[in-house]
Amino acid sequence: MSEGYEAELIQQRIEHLDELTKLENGTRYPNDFQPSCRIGEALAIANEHEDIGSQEIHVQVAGRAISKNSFGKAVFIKLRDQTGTIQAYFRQNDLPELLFSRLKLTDIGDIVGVAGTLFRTRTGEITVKVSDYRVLSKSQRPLPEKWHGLKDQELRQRMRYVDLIVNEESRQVFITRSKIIKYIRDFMDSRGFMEVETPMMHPVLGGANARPFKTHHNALDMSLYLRIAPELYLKRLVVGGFDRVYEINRNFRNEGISNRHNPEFTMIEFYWAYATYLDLMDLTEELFRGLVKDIVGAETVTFRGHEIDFAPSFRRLSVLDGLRQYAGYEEADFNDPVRAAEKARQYRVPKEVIETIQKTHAGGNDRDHALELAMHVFEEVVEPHLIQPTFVTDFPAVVSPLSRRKDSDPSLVDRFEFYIANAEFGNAFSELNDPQDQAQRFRDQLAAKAAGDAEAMEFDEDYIRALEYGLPPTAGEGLGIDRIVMLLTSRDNIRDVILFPLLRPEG
RNA sequence: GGGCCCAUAGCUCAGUCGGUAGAGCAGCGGCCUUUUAAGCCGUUGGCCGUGAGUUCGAAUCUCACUGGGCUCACCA
Repeated sequence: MSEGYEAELIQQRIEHLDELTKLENGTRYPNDFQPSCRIGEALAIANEHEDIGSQEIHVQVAGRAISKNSFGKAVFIKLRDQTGTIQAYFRQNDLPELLFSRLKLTDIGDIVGVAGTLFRTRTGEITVKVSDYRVLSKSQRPLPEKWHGLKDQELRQRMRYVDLIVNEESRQVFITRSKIIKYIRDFMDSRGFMEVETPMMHPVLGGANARPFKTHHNALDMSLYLRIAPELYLKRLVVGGFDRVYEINRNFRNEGISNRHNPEFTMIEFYWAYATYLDLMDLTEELFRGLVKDIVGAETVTFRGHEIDFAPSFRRLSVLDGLRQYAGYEEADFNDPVRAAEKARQYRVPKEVIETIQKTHAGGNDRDHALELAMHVFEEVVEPHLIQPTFVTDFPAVVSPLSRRKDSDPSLVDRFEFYIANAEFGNAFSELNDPQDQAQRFRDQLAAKAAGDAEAMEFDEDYIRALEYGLPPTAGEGLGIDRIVMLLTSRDNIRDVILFPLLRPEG
């Protein structure tokens, strides 16, 4: 692996470890050091006292030595743990020789423990004046440069542990990610939702339109899919009486990788009985407004070059109105497959897509046919206009196999997708709870699959059986957590907000 | 998967017209007892991503491969 100069640097550090081991009577990598507090607490204690220097406040802290500044007879090192960074000051005249020997054998990157009293340096920095010191864990590999850090995108992702050590911004992103998820959990919990976990391995494909990963269970000799969505299981739970549930977990989709897509990604899905998609719009608005305020402390966020403003009521735009407004659709374009196909061609929907749809709907319902074509135009023409938070509502039923039909127009459904800066952040609808209609929609999915739609769902018999026991009127929503983290940390690449994004294997 | 771009020391980067490579940081040896990217002096460190080709001669030009970035497509 490592040859040449890097190997030499590693060898040096290993030699330091060997010498340290001798000083410690043969103990390598000791584990008996007990900090009295974490670094953040030590800093807080110091901040509570005006004149800490005269107080003789003793602390014992451990962390990674991230810098070393030697003057010969005075040495400063900076230690960092999860909660903060603190400086330690060694004064040779005040210390036994053993301690200073340990210090000389300390390399930047080592995990060390210090004991001493708190004081402030001339420039006011909180510092531990060291009275005892040990190296706890040797860093055998040299760290990247202190000033520029690790910039190489590939190395940052492959060796996230190094990225987190040397790049503070990266550390902050993941601290923020954790806060966001906690905020969302608290938000759901406070509204009476219960967190649940449903299977990640599914025998039947469903809950979304996507290509799956396939796997196999040996003992049962059974084919399984990594789930593309938890939806059908969560609704089974609503049938079972858990009428407000949510799950925050991974989904897996066997599709392309881009700056907005990782094959495994985190979603929250939640189901709320006796509510409709209109209630979900209000809830979503409340959630995002609160999140933005809590996480960035403002009402606006800069994302993908746009100033996104969460203060005003979020825009609501129906699919059909969007097409009327941005693509000049007239009523006939929503009903006549020939005119709809003409529109699709005009707005550069790929030929193969149009043909697959035509094949699926041959001899079928004209309006469904036209509306499915129209959806592709929507993506092409309307989506680029969706910068500020927008609910796109009232999707065609034909592209919404799990959504409840609109009472006013059964060819459409009570559904919305939530857009910010041209990207989809969420998908929600009033749930279809009529088992006969659901069975028909599954059959339509099978027909689409037969016609060449690789992302169509399978027929889930058990789910139909669950619906036959009675699903209360329910509304459900899924939100992409990774994208929310991107939004609130102003990152353009999803890989910057996923600790270990999928990469090709090394070498 | 398509298009464009990138790969030089442990890290961050230079490298002109094709003439076998340089800086800063880190490391090592000195000086320095409150530094803040400490400073000063000295110094180690390279199969220039891999493999072919063109050429008297390749980090540099060409092709292929590998990995990555951006972008388009598919999607959330």
